[in-house]
Formats: sequence, structure tokens, C-alpha cells
Amino acid sequence: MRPSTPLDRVAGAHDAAVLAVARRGEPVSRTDLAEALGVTPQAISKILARLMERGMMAGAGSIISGPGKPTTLYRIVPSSRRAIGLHLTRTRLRGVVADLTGEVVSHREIEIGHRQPVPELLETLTAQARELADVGSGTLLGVGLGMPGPVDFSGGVYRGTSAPDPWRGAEIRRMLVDALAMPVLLDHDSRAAIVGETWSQPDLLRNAALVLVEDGLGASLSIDGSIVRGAHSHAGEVGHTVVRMDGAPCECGRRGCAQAEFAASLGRGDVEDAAQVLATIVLDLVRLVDVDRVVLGGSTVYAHHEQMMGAIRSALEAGLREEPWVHVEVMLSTRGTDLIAVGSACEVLEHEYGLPTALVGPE
Amino acid sequence: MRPSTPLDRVAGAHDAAVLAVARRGEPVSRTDLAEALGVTPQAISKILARLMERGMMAGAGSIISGPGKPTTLYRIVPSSRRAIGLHLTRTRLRGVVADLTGEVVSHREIEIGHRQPVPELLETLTAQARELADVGSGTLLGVGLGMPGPVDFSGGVYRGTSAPDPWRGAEIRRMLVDALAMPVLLDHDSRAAIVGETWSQPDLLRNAALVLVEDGLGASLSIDGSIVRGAHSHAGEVGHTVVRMDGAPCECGRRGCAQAEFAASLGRGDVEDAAQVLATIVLDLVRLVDVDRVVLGGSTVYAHHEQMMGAIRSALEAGLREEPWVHVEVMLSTRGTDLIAVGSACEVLEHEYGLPTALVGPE
DNA sequence: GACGTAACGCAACAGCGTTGCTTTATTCTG
DNA sequence: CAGAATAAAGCAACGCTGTTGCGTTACGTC
Repeated sequence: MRPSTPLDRVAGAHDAAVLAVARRGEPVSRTDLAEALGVTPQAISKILARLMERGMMAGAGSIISGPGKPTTLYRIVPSSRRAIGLHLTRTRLRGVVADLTGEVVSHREIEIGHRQPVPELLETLTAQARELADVGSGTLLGVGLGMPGPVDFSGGVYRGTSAPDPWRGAEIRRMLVDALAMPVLLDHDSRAAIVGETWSQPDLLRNAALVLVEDGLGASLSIDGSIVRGAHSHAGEVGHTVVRMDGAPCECGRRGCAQAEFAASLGRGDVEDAAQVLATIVLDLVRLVDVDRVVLGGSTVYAHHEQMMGAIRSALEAGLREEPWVHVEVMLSTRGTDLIAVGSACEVLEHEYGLPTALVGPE
Repeated sequence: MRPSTPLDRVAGAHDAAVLAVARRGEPVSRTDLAEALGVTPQAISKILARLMERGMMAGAGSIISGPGKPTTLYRIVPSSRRAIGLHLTRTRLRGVVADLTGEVVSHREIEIGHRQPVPELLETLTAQARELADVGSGTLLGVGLGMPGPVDFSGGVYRGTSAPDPWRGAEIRRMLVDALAMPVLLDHDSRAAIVGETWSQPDLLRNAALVLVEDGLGASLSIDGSIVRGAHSHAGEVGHTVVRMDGAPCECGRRGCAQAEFAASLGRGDVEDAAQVLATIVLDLVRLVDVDRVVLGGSTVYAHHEQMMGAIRSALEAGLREEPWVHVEVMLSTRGTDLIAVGSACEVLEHEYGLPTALVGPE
């Protein structure tokens, strides 16, 4: 393994930055990139030469815009790399193959047995991964796995809840690495989701929140372009955020938790009130971290997206009336059902070709 | 001005990293630093040479620990640099001079007239800054100013509220730069406070929240070592976080805002309930961003710190019973009344000698 | 007093982006 | 239609970063 000098980090960061611009899809010129990266066009030539040698970028013709030599254009080569993304729930396993731009090349879904023990689960996961490994072209970078509930990202362990749970404490990443012999990343579903969203639109979602409503309630953040995982990789568990201090008791022991209130409202068919709960959380979150985009995703949201988005938009408008300079855009995820699976694949892409978060420090 | 090449940024980042380690106070060896930065000891020699030439580091003797040449130790030179920090409220202006380690060299406080118009305010600020500029030794880096209410950090403008306000929209930074002819930074009080806390203990507070309770309620975040300012530099305004969706109406139009509930409880002498409101916010915040330290500060907190900290600690313990791996330390700011003024000074230090957040990008 | 050891320094090196200049490909002009 | 003007791209030398290899220094041990 190479010694990874700080100079490698400079080169790597620039490579990543060029890819981030190119990922938008439109061909880019040397000048565009030079401006975006803050380096000279000559440096861009060298950076592009590196990326082209690795097959990740390619020429895309040239345009003539007035006198002088025509501008050469370059584009990303989506099919040069790919990653597998898996989305695991208690009843289903969805899998996708995503290319370098984060677009889905192929997807498949299977049902899994309820309360499957770990060895069986492992078998299911590896089988799915192996099938997907045959799809698409380009270097296969690895496998990303997203799942609900507390997950230790750095340790690759599913932490689980205190309720009886066959998966609790399973060292999923280590086991998958052993079985598949390729890099594996394990992360919380809502964080995987926001990685997927930001991968395909990095500059748009520099400061964004993704609210995920599936069985539970999750909210993950992208702050200044990097995903928040937290000190114990526990960030995003907003299900038990208190919205009514004297509300209905929750299984967690407190009262008025968002998740409980949300489910209760939805249970009695009061979508409007459920949307209000969501809106409250979003507004609070906007005040705390000041994101300018809120992306909504998850099956429960898709089912009622008009009401949910409406409620959130009007709550934001009302709540931020005093601060007219704060403008927050609320949008629905474009990924649909693939959201978390794609996001998990993008975690692998991000890990390999994302902008580095730290400039100094070991490893 | 030099072209600031990416290599400068590497050097700058390493310089900053060495200072961050040295700031802890204890002398450090070449080997310690090499390990902390992930570079070779030889590189540390070069980095230290740069810093020593600028007077920021100095030798600190040597220790003999067995056979071989004794280890040379190095220490930071606190008096080599200094910055002025100002804390402005509606009635007071507090000022400090802080050295390179963020320690207070001198402080002074004056009362200011109520609803002072901008020109007069400017006069007060510059007079205070000029007096403080004469205190202490070392290169004076600039002036930091922290104040409550919405502040545009990047623009250096006080945004103010919709209530009649003579300071609203004042371009404070530009005016102070013109008057003082030195760098000026303007920031929200709670963010200034957390900059101050993290400056003196950078590794301890990599993921931390600072809850500030003065007149209003603020909560600023340090995520993976960098301060969250947000898309519109509006992060930290948690005063209107909803804790009781059907609580007492707040001036903002919603019901059950934390600030209103907190003030109401405190107003009727119910410190316990006020503490509960604070505890609710802290727990919600921990779930969202997963910080492992919570620092409390501000005059209102100091007055009731035992009850407040107790309530927060037990709320965290109860709320995180299901997630025993999440451990959050609650601590009181060690800065006391100087908190925001020191923090404002540290904003200047951080700006000049802090770890850069991005490796690529213009400027 | 010779030897092993550990920290340190010097010098050559590789690789990054930058700088200055040349080359190339287009449009405009006489 | 030829020549000047223009703009993009390439080539080569350079400055700077940290790295590598080896020699030097200062300590303890035998």
C-alpha cells in the first residue's frame, strides 16, 4: 500500500472535485473546472490526464465560440466504475447497481423471512450481492448496505434495540467482507439516503436535511458538504424528538415523541396532523443547523407527499416570517423506492471518490 | 498578496494542526506531533522550523528517557499573537484581549446607553478596541465581535429582528474595518462562544454543542471539528424550537416555543420546569447530531447551574437508556462572564490559524 | 572506552500546481 | 486569399510540499 503523502491528498481532492463537477452530466471545459477548483487551467490538464488514464473522464468534442482555438470539452464516463447498494429491512432486501454518477443500472428486490437468524441473513445478503456483481461494466468498487435502527458506521456493526432481536450486535461488515472479499460499508438508512442525494447534486445540497419516513422517522444532515454521522455514529435518530412535552406516552418512556405522535395521527387517518408533526421537526431542525434544502423520502412520505410538503412549506413560511433572508426549499426525493439502496451504493462511491473531509491526520 | 497555492494550504493545515496540539499547554515532542499529524518526524522538523521562525513555537528543553539522544520538546508561545474580542449586548460592551492559546490577558466592561444609534455605537466599539489594542504583546491579529440576534457572518451585517431596532441592517464589520484598519469578524454570540470553547480544547470538543442562555436561547454546534454556521449563517437559533406543540403562544406566532416556555417557567420561579425545557432541547439535539459533549454557558445558566445540569444529565440518561453506547458529557463553560468575548477573540485566532475546512475551491 | 540506541539533521528526491513561453486552431481584416 | 488577432492547449522549468536514505549527535550500558 502506498504511503499516502499529503501530495496524494491534494491530487485526490482535486480529482474528486473534478468528478463532482462532471457528475452533473453536462460536458465541462478546462476553464470551467479551473474556476470551480481555484487552480490554473494548466493544472486542470494534469488532473484530467490522470482521470482519463484511469478511464473516468473522456473527451467530449469541442465547441467554437468566436476566434481562437476551440474549447475542448470533457465528460465523466459513468460506466467506468460501479458499486452495489443494498437496502435491508425486516421483510425485504432491495439491491441496486449504481454507476459512477450514482445512476441506477439495475435493481432487484426479494422478500426475506421474518426474524431470520444471522447466518441465514448473511447468506441472503451475499447471494444478492453476487448476483448484482455480474451486472454492468466497469470496476466494481464494493458494497454498501443501509438499514434502519442504530448502526455503528465505523465498526460496521448493527447495534439494534433492546427488544429481542436476532441481528443485535452482528458484525455485519466484517462478515460480508470475509464472504465477498470486497470493501463493504454499513450505514443507517437515513444517512445512506442523503449520501445518495448529495452524490448526484453535490453543490445543490451542501447544506441539506433529508427526512426519511419509513417505519420509523429519520433525519440526516449534510453540513457544508459533508454528512453528519456524529460522535457515536448515531446522528439522525429523530424519531424520539419531543414535539409535545405532555403528549401521549411513548415506548421510550418520554411523552410526545414525534414518531409516536406521527404514527398515532396517521393511524386515525389524520394525515394533516401527522404532517404537522413532520413540519414541526423540520422547522426546528432548520433553526438549529440552517439548511437551505429539505429532501423528503420514504414510502410513507410518498403516499401523502402533497399534504406533507404543503404542511412543511407553510410551517416554514410562517415560522421564518421574521427572518425573510432564510429561504428553504422543500423537495421530494427523485429516487423513489430505490432511495436507500442507491444511497448505500453512493456511500461506496463517496468513500472512494468523494471530497476528503480532513486535510491532516493519520490514515 | 501571494497566489495561495494548494501547497500553501497543505503547509497551513499542518501548521494549524501542530498549533492545535501545542495549544493544550504541555510541551510536545517531534514524535508526538508526527503521530498526531500522520507525517514523518522529518516533516515535523520543517513545520516546526516555519513556526519557530514566526515566533509561534519555541524549544522547551529536552527529556532523557533511556538510551539514545534525548527528545527535544517544543511549546507554543502564547504571547506571540493576540486578538481582541468584544461582546455586545443592548446594555453592555465587554472586551478582552486573548493570547494565541485563547487565554484572557485582560478584560474590561462598560455600560452603554439604551438604544444607542449606530454612529454612536461605532464610536463606543472603536474606542473599546483601541484601548484594548494597547494591552499585551505579540502581533495583534484583529477584532472579533459577538452579539445576540441574527447576524450575517460572511457579510458582517447585523440583521436584527422585525421589531423597531436602530441597529438593524448595520454593516458593522465594514464600518469597523474602516475605522480600525484591521481584520474584523462579526458573529452570533452562541457561535462565538463555541469557537472559544473549542479553540482551547479542540480534540475534546470535536462533536459538541454549546447551549447559551442569556436573554434568549442559543445552541451552537461543532461537528467533526468545525463550527456550524449554516446556509444563511442562521444556525443556532433554537429559541423557537417547539417543545409543546399546544403550549403557550409565543410572539413568533407558534405555540410552545422553548424560549417562551423557559422564560415563563423561570418567571414564576419554577426553575425545575425551566430546566426541563432546556433538557428537552438538549436531548433532541443529541439525537439529531449526536454530539458527545454539551457545554452550558450564559448568565442565566450560571445562576442555576446545578439544577440545569442535573436536569439535563438525568434527561439524557433516561432518554438514552436504550442506546447505552451513546455517552454524553455535560459540562459548564469555564469561561464564565468572558465566554462570548473570549469566543469572539478566538474567532479571529481560528480564522487565522485554525484548521482549514476545505482543500479545494477558490479563495 | 567501545558499543548499541534513539532523536535529529542534511541532502537528494518525487510529485503537486505554477509560471512563462510556444504551438495550435479558429475568426477577423485588408 | 493571405496575414494579423485571438483564445485554448501543451511543453518545460520551477518552487514548494513532505519523503527517503544516510550520516551525526548525545545518551545509556557493558
